[in-house]
Amino acid sequence: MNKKITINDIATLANVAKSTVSRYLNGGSVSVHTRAKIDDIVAKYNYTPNTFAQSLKQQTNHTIGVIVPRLDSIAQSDMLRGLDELNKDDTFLIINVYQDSARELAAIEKLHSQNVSGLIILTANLTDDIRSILEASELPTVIQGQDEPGFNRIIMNDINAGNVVGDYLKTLAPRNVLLLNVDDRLDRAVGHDRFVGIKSALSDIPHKEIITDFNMTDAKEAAKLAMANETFDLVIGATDRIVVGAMQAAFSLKQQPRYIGFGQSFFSETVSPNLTSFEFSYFETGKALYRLFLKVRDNTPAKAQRIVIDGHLVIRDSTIL
Amino acid sequence: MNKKITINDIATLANVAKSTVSRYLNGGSVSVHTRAKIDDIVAKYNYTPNTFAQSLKQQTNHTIGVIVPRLDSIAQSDMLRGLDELNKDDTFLIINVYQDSARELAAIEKLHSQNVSGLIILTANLTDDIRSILEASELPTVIQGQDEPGFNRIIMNDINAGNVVGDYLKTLAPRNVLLLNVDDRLDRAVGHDRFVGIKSALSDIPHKEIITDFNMTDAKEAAKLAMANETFDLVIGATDRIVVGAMQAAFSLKQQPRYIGFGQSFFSETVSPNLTSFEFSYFETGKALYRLFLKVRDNTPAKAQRIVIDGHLVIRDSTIL
DNA sequence: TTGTACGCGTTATCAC
DNA sequence: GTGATAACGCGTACAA
Repeated sequence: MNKKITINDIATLANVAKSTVSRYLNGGSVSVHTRAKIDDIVAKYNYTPNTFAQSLKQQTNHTIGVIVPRLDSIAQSDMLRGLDELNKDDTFLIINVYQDSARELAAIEKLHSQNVSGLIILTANLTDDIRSILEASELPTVIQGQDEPGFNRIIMNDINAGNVVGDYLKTLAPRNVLLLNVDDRLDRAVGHDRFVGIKSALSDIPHKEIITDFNMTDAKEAAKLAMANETFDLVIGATDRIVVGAMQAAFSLKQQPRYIGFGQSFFSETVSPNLTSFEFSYFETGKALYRLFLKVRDNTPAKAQRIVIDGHLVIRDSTIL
Repeated sequence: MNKKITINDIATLANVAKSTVSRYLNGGSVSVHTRAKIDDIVAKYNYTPNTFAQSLKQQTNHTIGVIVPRLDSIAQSDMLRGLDELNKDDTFLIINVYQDSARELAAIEKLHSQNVSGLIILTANLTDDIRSILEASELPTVIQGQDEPGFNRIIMNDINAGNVVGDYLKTLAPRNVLLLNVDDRLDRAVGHDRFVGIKSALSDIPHKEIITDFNMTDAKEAAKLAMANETFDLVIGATDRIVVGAMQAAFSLKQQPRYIGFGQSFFSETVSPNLTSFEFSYFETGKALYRLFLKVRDNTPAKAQRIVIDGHLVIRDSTIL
């Protein structure tokens, strides 16, 4: 490694002009003779270009800012894995904003000032501030998770998910169903879309809906409260995390309802019984995100792109025991 | 945002030389009058410096490369959170190497060529290649998890962890114990250190040790095999993940042993029963890593630093029901 | 206090 | 095919 060698040093060592070296490096025409000389030197001194200088000259670097609401989630890390999978030339600058919109705003500004060449925002939950700063910037931007008109976006087909789960739950012939949902103003895709089909399937089945949040502990408390007064034989949670909270509650109350969850296929197989869950491939979603980003960056399509990802129901022990 | 404004533009607008603007920006002495003028312009055009040019000039950026073996783990994301917590001026370039040492090597080289100003390697499992490239480079480097002489490192006190668990398990008076361990050549801290105290506590208690790996599915199969032939009333796994695999195995065999796990406090509360586990604060470890990194970068201590992190046993349902 | 001139490493333009 | 030379945006001696 030693000290970094520059294009100038190479030029001196090879007795040529630095512009010749530059051409050599960028695939321009160079005589066989000088090519050989430079070949040697580059190999010997292990030359790597100075990326700052390149970026300064080219007015762009190949860095994409990735904003993620949390890192301790399989959904998120699977999407990141999907991004990685297809990536060749870009560097991802991953920033965890801890589900805090103030931090998210700050992160976007910081990424701006670092001249990233684009933005990918996972599980976006845009505030007005963020929306306007994104609209003001000309950075190629792709968001995931929320159906924001005017933005290039990839969303999950939560409507369909709810329909599929709705159809399935009817075959279970439950007598009393507990729905653990989240506030749809916080997350419309989850809180609203995901439950349309379910509620319609429950039209003549007794059920109760409780609004909680994405936190497992809160979900556990909410479920415990509901279950203490009433017995349910089927629990449907807006996310697997919420369902796991409910399982804890049921466990402590010595109840054994059936369960259906959504999304993070991770929990599904770590809990006992394994969880029936409607799953999305976040890995594929990550790949799709990167593809869409490239399209947006390289072709700058006139109108905002919108891609919908489908999922499927995986039936496990929690509904068949 | 519009187009980026430069120090030159400001100079022209304010009718001063760009060096004056530069001084203004870097806290040099500027007359009240010009200061006011520049103030206005900066505010109006929302100037932010071009980081490439700065880095090119200063020959260093404030970017720290962080190499993480996997992202879908609470331990890792907690450490990242710890790093974030103390950070003010630095940017972390997080690279997931998917527990693949070839990828890890490539990542280190890439970070090098991007002129990062330092390296933090989480849960390091250094191969010879990696060790030598790190030693050859002069980058300030801090590693975590493995007690590599010659490297600045933060390690977990696994010896103590094993002793504490050893003492505790004696109070449980088990009749037959299953140890699910990993190959100590793969991870000495876990496979060896963590089990010293346990094995000594088991000297006159019947027990069986099985070597599996960090993967939950493999652990499940290994446990199932062992449990099919023999009944255990206590299972100790090298990690929580492994223990969860064993819980699945036991569940399918309708057995209910007690369980003790290590480390990732995440699982502990998502499984039923909640898991007794020896826990380390990875969040604090992350903070300590950053502190150590700063020390190494700014003071370049002559000898490699070594910091040991302690943990504690958290007793939950899995050993008291 | 302010301005001039140059260098950081790279790429691009244009003569030769 | 090659080599000066000028830029990219910033910081900083040095001179005024």
